[in-house]
Amino acid sequence: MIALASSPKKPNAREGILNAAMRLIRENGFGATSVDDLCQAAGVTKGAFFHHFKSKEALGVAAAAHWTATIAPKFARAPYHTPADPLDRVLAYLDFRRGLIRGPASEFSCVAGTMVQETHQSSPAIRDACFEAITDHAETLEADIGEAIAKYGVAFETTAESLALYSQTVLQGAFIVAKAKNDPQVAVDSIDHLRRYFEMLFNTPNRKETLS
Amino acid sequence: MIALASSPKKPNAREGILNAAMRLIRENGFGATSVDDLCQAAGVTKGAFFHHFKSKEALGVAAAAHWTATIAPKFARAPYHTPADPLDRVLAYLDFRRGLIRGPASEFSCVAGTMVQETHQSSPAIRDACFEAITDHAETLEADIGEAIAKYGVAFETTAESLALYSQTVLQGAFIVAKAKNDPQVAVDSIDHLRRYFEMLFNTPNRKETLS
DNA sequence: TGACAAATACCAACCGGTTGGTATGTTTAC
DNA sequence: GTAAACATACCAACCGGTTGGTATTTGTCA
Repeated sequence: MIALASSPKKPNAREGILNAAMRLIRENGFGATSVDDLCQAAGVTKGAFFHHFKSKEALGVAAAAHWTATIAPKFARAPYHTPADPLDRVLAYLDFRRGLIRGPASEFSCVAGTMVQETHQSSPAIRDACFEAITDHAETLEADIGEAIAKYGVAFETTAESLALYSQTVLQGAFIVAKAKNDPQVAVDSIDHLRRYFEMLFNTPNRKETLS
Repeated sequence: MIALASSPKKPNAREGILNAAMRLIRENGFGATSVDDLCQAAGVTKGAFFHHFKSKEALGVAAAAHWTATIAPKFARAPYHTPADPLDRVLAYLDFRRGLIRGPASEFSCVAGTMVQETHQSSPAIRDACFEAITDHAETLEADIGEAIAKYGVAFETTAESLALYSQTVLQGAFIVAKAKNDPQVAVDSIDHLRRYFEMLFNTPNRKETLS
């Protein structure tokens, strides 16, 4: 039998550890997630863990990459790409993010943002991996924002790159405040403010605003 | 001799531990800061630590309150309160925050925002203390924002409370992204975006915009 | 004012449990 | 057969927290 190219359904230890890491890091943070915790959650032993990751730090780096690999297809397949107008696509992205804010913060917050706060001093490797995860996702927004700037113009001097990263900044802050208040609604409010910023930023005399 | 009322210059162990906590938590996070680390930085022994704080969690709660007590007077004395116009005071606050963004992230980021991300699940007490620290500071903005709304009106349905908390949301997100990129400039950029949002939000036909 | 007891502040040594990590196997797949 | 994928057993260092004890301050009353 011909081997399936990158067979997707082999529940090996490495995948299991990475999936456990994404969950546990979002729930408890990187430092509070021990190697033993990860092994127990993944149903493997420590020997397996250190066979696949040379250190806990290496697991952190891999977890950031795995986070990107996990969410990127979900956003690529999401329906917010369908509008013909680029500004509509940007606003639809924000509406899509808004719709994801439900339940406990550990289910809608960002692994990279959570992890980088604890490790930005102690581990440059994890820090860089987290920044790449954040910027990789921001870059998926840049084209639409750039087209919107080209089409409508913008009231101030800025760039698509800056606006894309700013949208992630607001989301990261929204996750923190939602955790602090223990209430996802404040994150929704923040996304609404960000949406209004985008609406006002572009010179759209012939468009009618869609949010109060 | 008459005793001085609440003599301010007695370098007791408790103050020393709290000051060390503010520094170390911002540098390394709450979980990565051990009680031994705190004791060494404060020059006291563990016995002294657990005499003043019944647990490490209690220290975390006290650190959040100490953080508020430390920065509140600095903001109260800051010069951004002087403009006669309320919107000018709000924008001056953002300029003031912008000016604080210098050097390593551990010197301009927020103890409460850093701490709450690690502890929001494991310690409701610390989580609530951090949320109070954030909202206490946000409330110092509410009056000015409210006056600006009353004076100029606002293009959308929102409240001074929501806008004040949103400003803190953006700041918290800016700190995270600055840590991830290891570059304070992205935090400055985010504050600029937030400033433009405030400028555009208010109907100020007789004002000339002051940024770009 | 001074004696004195009580409370407070602080210390060195120690405790059981957990940490990330390793050394040495055994099983599985090609 | 052999190399990768796991498991078992173990370690030194460190974790938050406790112990029994000593200095220092403070309140009280003669």
